Amino acid sequence: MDSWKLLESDSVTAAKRLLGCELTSTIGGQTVRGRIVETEAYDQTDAASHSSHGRTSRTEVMFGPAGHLYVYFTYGMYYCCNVVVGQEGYGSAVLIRAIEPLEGEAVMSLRRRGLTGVQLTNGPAKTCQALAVDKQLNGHMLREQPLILKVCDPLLESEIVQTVRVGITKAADTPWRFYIRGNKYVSRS
DNA sequence: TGCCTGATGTTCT
DNA sequence: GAACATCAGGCAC
Repeated sequence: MDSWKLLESDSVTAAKRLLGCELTSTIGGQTVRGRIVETEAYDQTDAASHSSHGRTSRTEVMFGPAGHLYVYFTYGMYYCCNVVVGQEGYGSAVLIRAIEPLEGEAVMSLRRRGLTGVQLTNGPAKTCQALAVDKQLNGHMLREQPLILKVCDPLLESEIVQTVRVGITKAADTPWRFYIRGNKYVSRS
């Protein structure tokens, strides 16, 4: 039994549980590490989710086993990354909206056109840029190099804030966004 | 400080 | 052909 089992729970539970976990990227030979501080839950019953219209070649990964990475391209210029959660065959995932840099800030800054501070990772596309995640990593298993998810101890319920999601038009009232209270890397509080 | 808009391409209808 | 889980820069206030 290992802590990854938690990813097989529903997306809301997993979204809360992923807060505080660490992501380590060694993409491009540079080590970059960050702590997840903001997430959003999506599943196939949810109109805002890519999986709500069923399995397609794009969303295939979301229906696969938990613990893989679902990367999608958006607005013509950006990637966003999700952790696939839930049971195999059920389309659910958790969007990583923001991380707090722990290691390799200089590398992140280079990848982010020289920006620094909270600008490095306070948004889903920014986080992907900082970690050098792109379409190549779609379907990647997060226990393996070059991108590894380390599951940490759960946060206290009192440290987690739950709100409505950001930047979507469908099912915008569903309160499935979670972030760590008071963390400055949260994209919007 | 805060709204508005342009850049840009993949996916689905 | 339109929608889109975005970002950053510019301009008005």
